[in-house]
Order: sequence, then C-alpha cells, then structure tokens
Amino acid sequence: MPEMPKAYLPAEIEEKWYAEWEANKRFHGEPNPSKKPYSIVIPPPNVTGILTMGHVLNNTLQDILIRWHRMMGEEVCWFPGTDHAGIATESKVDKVLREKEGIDRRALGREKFIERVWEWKKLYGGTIIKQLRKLGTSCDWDRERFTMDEGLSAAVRKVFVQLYEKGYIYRGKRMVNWCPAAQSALSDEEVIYKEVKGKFWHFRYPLTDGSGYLVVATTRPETMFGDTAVAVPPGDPRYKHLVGKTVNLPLTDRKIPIIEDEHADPEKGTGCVKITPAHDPNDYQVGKRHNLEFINVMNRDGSMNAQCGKYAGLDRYECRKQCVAEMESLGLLEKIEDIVHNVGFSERGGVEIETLLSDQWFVRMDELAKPAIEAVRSGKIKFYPDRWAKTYFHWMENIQDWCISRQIWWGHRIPAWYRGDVNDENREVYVGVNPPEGDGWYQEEDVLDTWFSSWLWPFSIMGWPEETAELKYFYPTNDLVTGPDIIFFWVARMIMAGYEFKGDLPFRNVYFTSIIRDELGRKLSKSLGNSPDPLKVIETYGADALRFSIVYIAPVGMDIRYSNEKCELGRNFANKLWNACRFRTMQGPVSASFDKLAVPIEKLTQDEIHMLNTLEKACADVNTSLREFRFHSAAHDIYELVWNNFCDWFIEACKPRFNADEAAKQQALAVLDYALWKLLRLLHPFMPFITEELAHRMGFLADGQSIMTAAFPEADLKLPADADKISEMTADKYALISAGRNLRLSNNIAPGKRIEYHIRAASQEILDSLCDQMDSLTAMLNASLISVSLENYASEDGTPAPSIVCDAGAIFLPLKGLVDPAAEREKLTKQKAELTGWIKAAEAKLNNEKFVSRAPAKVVEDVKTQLADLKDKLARVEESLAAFKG
RNA sequence: GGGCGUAUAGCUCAGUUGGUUAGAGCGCCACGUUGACAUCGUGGAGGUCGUAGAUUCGAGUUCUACUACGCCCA
Repeated sequence: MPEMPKAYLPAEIEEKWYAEWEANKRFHGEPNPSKKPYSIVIPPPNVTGILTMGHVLNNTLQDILIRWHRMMGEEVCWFPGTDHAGIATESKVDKVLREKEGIDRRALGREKFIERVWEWKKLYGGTIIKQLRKLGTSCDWDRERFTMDEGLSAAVRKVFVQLYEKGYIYRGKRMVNWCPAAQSALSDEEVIYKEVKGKFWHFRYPLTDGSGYLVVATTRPETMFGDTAVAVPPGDPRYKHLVGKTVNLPLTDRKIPIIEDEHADPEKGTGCVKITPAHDPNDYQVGKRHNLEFINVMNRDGSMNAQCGKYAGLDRYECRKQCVAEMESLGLLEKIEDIVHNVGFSERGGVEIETLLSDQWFVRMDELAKPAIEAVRSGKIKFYPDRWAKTYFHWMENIQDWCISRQIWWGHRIPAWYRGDVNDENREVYVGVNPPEGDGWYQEEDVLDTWFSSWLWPFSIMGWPEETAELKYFYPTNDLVTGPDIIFFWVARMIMAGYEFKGDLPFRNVYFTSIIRDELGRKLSKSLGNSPDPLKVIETYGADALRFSIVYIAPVGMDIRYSNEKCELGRNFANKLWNACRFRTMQGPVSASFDKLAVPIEKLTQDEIHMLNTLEKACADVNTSLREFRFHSAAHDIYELVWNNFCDWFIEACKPRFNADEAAKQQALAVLDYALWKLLRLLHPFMPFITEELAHRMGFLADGQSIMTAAFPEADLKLPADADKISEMTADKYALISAGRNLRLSNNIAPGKRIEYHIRAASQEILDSLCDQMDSLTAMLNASLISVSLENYASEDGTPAPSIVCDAGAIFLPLKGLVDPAAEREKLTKQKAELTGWIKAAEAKLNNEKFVSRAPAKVVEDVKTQLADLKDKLARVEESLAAFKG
C-alpha cells in the first residue's frame, strides 16, 4: 500500500470506485425471497433537465437510505429513470429547431417533429442520469426507465381506458387554464398565483334608454368584447329599478342585460360588475345561472379574435391599451385605480394564464381520493414531517377534476378515436388500448398531461401491467423522498393510482425534503443566476463533501440557506478522517481482529472504555435517527464522534501507548481498529467514496470486497457493567486536562514547554484512577511531572499556585513566584461569585417546600448532589483565594 | 380571507416526551508548525431563547394573544 498523501484528494478516488461498483453490478437488485426487500423509486427528473442542488439533496437522502438498508442485509433496489416533461421538452426542441435550423414546428408536421424530439432525447436526455452518477447514487441502472418507453406507455393507455369505462374520464367544455405560450390547457396545479401591481379601470356603460350609465370596474378591459351582462347585487336599492333593462356595450353595437346576481358585491366599487362568462370562472357560473351567451374573444396564442372588431388580431396587452384609450376619448373612462391583485402565471415561463372555455379531457377525482385519504389518515402511509398530512388532506378533501389533455404533440396521445364530422358534437367516439377496426376513424389530437404517466411510476417502472416478479417482490416500495412542492402534482396522485390500479399503497413513508435557497434566502433560479452548479461543487470539494455538507446543514422541514462555501465543512471532515487513518497506517499493519474486539473487557483502559461506550451509543443513535428520517441528526452524531471523540481525545490518549510496551501498543491498536472500522461503516451511507477507499487502504477489506455490503454497525458490543460510570469519569478527566491547558495559556507558558502540574483529586477513587492513567494524562497536558493527592498544592516556600476547580478535582500550575496575584484574585473572585449564584439558586429550590414535595425524588436528589458539589468547589476556590491574599 | 411554518450567540442552525450552569459549525480574539491533519491544534469571548400573559414546584421546551417574516390554498 503506497503512503497516503497528506491531504485527501477526492477526484480520482470517486471516479475509480464508482466505475468499480458499476462494473461489479453492486447496485443491482433482484427479487430474492430469502431476503427482505427494500425499494425506492426515484422522483423522475425531467429528461430535459440538468442536475440542480435540489436533486443533490433529494438523491443524497435516497442514497443514504438505500445504502443503509443494503448494509443491513436487505435486498435493495433503487429504481431510476426520467419523465418526458411534455410541455418543457416540446418547447425546448421547438426553440432549437426555430433558432438553429429556422424550422417551424407546424411546417414540419407532427410525425417528423416527434422524430426530432426523440433524436434530441437520445443526444441529451441522458445528461442528468450521467450527472447523478457523479454524486455516487447507487441506483439500479439496469432498470432505468423513461415515461415514454413502450411498457410505460401501455400502462398509460390501459389506465386511461379503464377510467373511461368506469366513467371517471370524460370530455367536455369547461373553463380551463390556458397558457398562450404553450398554446395548451394546463391543470390547476400548474398555475402559480402571484401578487402583482395592476389597475382597476372604471368604465361607464350607458343605459340603452339614455337615462344615464352604470360604472363597472375591470382589470381586464380587453375582455369587454365578451361581456354579455352587467350584474348588480340582488335587491340593491341603487339599481333595483334598472334590473331587466339593458346597457349599450361600448365599442360594440351590442346591448346587454342588467341582471341581479350575488356575484356582484355591493361593497366593492359601485357594486356593478361586468360579466364575461367565457373568460372568468366566476362569470362562467353567473352565465350558467342566467343562461347568458358565452363569447370567446381570444385566439389560442393570446391575441384577440374576430369578436373584437377592429381590434381583431391584436395582442391582448396591446388591445387593452387601445381599448382604454378609446373609452377615454369617448368620455367613458371614469377613473383609474392602482391596485395589487393576484394573477395566475404558467408554472413554466411565467406567462400570464387565461381562463377560457374549451373542450378538454378530465378525470373525476372524488372517488379516487377516498382510499388515498384513508391511507394517510389511518397511518398506513406516513409523512415526514407529518404536518404535510394536513396540506394533503385539505387538497384531497376539496379535490377538483383533473384536466389531463394538453394541446401539444410530445406525450402519450389520448387513446380515443372519432368518426364523423369534427364539428359534430354527436360524432362516434371510441376509446381503447388499440385503434378501432373499420374505416373513417381519426385519433384525438391531444396528448396527456405528463403527470398522467408519472402517477403510475411506482408500478409502471416495475413492468405493470405485466405481472412481473419485480412487482411481486418490490411493490409496494418502502420510502419516497421528494419535495413538498409536488405533493399535489405527484405524491397524492401516486397514492390514488396505487390504490386504484394496484389495489395497494405505492409506498409506506414519504419524506419531504427542504427547499434549497441561496444565502440570502432567495429561491434558486436561472434568471437570478444564483443556482450553483453541483458538478463544479463536486470538482472543487468532492461528492462526499457535498453530500455530507448538505445533509449536515439541512434543517428539518425548513428551507436550507445554501452556499458553496458550506461544503468546506464536508471537505474538512473528509480530510480529518483521512488523516486519522493516515496516522493509523504509520503505526503498523491492521490488527488481526478488527471485526470483533479481541481485547478482554477487563483489560480495557478507561480511555478505551469511554471511546467504545461513546461509539456504541452513536451506533444506536444513528440507527434510530435514520429510522425516523432524521438525517441531519445522524450526520451531526457521526461528525461529533469522529472529530471530537475519536480524533481529539481517543487518538491523543493512544499516542503514548504506541511508544510503550508492545502489549499496550497492540491493545491500543486493536481497539482503535475496531472503532475505526465501525466508524467507516457508520459513515458509508453519507460518504460512500472515502469510506470505501479507506476501508481498503486500512486493510479492513480485501480486493473484490466492498464496504457497500459490509454490515451496518449496531450497538452490539458487550462492555463492563460500569462502563457508563467510567465514561463519565473519563469525560471529567478530559475536562481537567482542558483546565490544565487553560492555565498554561492564560499564564503565557509556551505550548511546547513541558511543565509540572499538581492535581488535587476530588476523591480517593478519582485519585486512583488518575494515577492509573498517568501516561495519557502527562502526554495530553504535555507535562514533565504531575503530582496527585487529596491536598491542595503547597510549595516549599508557601507560594500559592494558580488553579482551576473542576468536577474531578482541582488542577494547579506551580509557577514558583511568577504568578500575578492580582490577576489570580480577580479570576478566583469571579469564579466565587458564579458559584455563589448557583448555590443560592439550588438552595432556593430545596427551601421551596412545594419543590421538595412535588418534584420527582430523582430531581430533588440531583439538586442535592449538585448543591454538595457546588459547595465543595466553593470551598476550594475560597481556599485558593485565601492563599493569594496571604 | 383560510391553513401551515419559522422567530435561540455576529451568521446558519441543533435543542425527541418541561428538570442540573442552553449547544454545534462558520466568523471573531489569543497562542501555536513537539512527525496524522494549517482542509489543523490549544484556549477564549459571545445568547436568557420575538413580545405580553397563563399553567406548573420548575418552561427555550405546554397554552393564549400579539408582532415580524416565509410558504400553501381561496
């Protein structure tokens, strides 16, 4: 084994191990009845996508779960793949064709265009999948799927037909969200409402009888060409006499009725409101109630149509401007008010959404929702953090029908065929998995919402509707890790689909990740330029560092404020571990028994017992944390264990033993190796590359073996019965050492200078124990000599020495006349004041009869013990103080 | 308008069922290159836990109201 470099360099090592793992099919899962199954399906990233920090967090957490379960000996399978992202991909390829080749999609035609999309997908569709590998994700790449694969497409067709036959899918003319950029309908979930500054234009609509006018306010003047009524509040005395009359709709030659309807709010503006049934959801309801005419005034691309007279063909915003100008010139503009209101924008591209009436396909959701609600309510499916269940219930209990048709080409074409005139509402309709027999049939032009294939992902990815061995073994999956932003889009729908088509839940636990923001708390976005490139971060810090850092800093259920510099934490940690191992290799070959502790427990030193005891507790804690999806807690525990317990204290305590007799050295190494091997395994799910590398370098694994399938550590070591007590005493000893170092520093003694100390032990037991461990004590204090007794330090000439009082006793630094008595008095006086304060607090408690009678006996006992300790400490401080007053 | 969440050290965040003197990382100050590690070591300074009440022997931890910020839904 070549000597280890001084600093850990991740690049080559990560590359090497990933290739090795893949070549040996270490990620592959296969139905295996003799083992317990564990599976996860990846939230399929868009095939057009590139890796973002959101993916990094999400996939790191999945990989941690996957690797953890794999190490626990389960048959693990992580199913990966991508979705076809209908609108996103179509517009992307469309743009490329237009800009690079000057080709218009429409001129190309549907068939040719789709061919080009497939070509594009072949070239670039694998990008994000390749990038995920850099992160170390152990997906079963043999099982990678795409939502447009033949099998998954068959699943979509089957599901569509099944729901249609059940009467859950229907086609109809409804108000839908229309994206003028994509020129397609969108589901409610794809519309994002934002508060924007806008205007209220107050228009005068003249009464036909010439007796005056009504004032209506609108934020959308251009839709006035679709007005088919003016509504007033029912019974409103201001307008009662006008109901049934008509107004002349300005800029047109139409007369429209004045009607009474609750939608008109008497408090708002004049109380009158114009009704545009074809362009507003509320007006649509009014239109239906009053049997009004529905006039569509807009084209698919957001321009005005022939209903708008001379404004036909104008863009909606231009038309708005000109309408307002003309109304003003006609003296019909009463006033303009600045307002802030909610406007819907398309989730992609941020184009303002139109609501308009059109023919679309819908899924009735109410029945599908029932078992899905029950699954979460009964706890069969658990959400982490569980408060997301509330959001889920609220949405599910008020669920709306799902608009699933999209007026684009890239996607699953709806398996419906028609025969007869396109405009004939009564033409023949056929819905089936395969095209109908006979002549004259033509297929529906629309394709399905991408989520209509994604909601089948947990079982379509396993080959459904075929009855595959994978489905039998790996379905339902165990855990799902995803962002809360797609709880409606995806999570809720998968649960519904699971019950409807598989008759069973798709997963048991859903972990909702944090959302990543920049340091200032802003959302990451392309336009702000604040999205870090994970690949660059991996190049700079290493994948392990990125993974560890992001888990370490991710708060539970809150947004993460991320910056690349935070990866220094993970990089430094990796380097620390690397160097600890480097130091170990310098001490000789690996111990013969590192897997099982060969040292008899009665021979263990206190430092060793403390290390092992802490290690065992950490193993238990990490397992518990992971079971509860408390990833950051597990990361913190491991960090603390490695850096603080293992490196700062245990290795330092070992050092003198490495230079002592051979038996002591071999025992120290045996314990160290046992702990280190366990540490590496504990850390592996978080930092897969460095742990694999070190496990091999240290000799814990032979060629051809992998830490990936080594046993995940559990708290299974038998320690002496009084291990906890010894552990505590050792911690007190370390506190004493810190105090000794403090004395050295505060008295300006060079760190390299070996000096004498005196320790007054707090008890005979502590005295004995300190004497037992004189070698490590001396080394860690860099002392030349340490005297221990039950007495304070007393110099021959009676000069007092500075000291610090701790739980284990007091430590003195004999300076032989070099002390500054004033400074020492000040320090001691301050300490005395603190102690006195605490003593008063403790006494107050014990003098409180209610406390003594009502608090648990254990608590009262603790306070008593504490008070005794405090008084003891105070006595010592006072002794020292008296000495310095001398 | 309804719902949810968050407010703890200069910054970013821990603090699981209420119980000893509230923690970590970064940053800051001092010292330091004795062969694991300057991607480091040693020591130190720094919060009374948004505000006001309530419950309790005891509250950062429970309850109520309020304030600020954020998210979701309408």
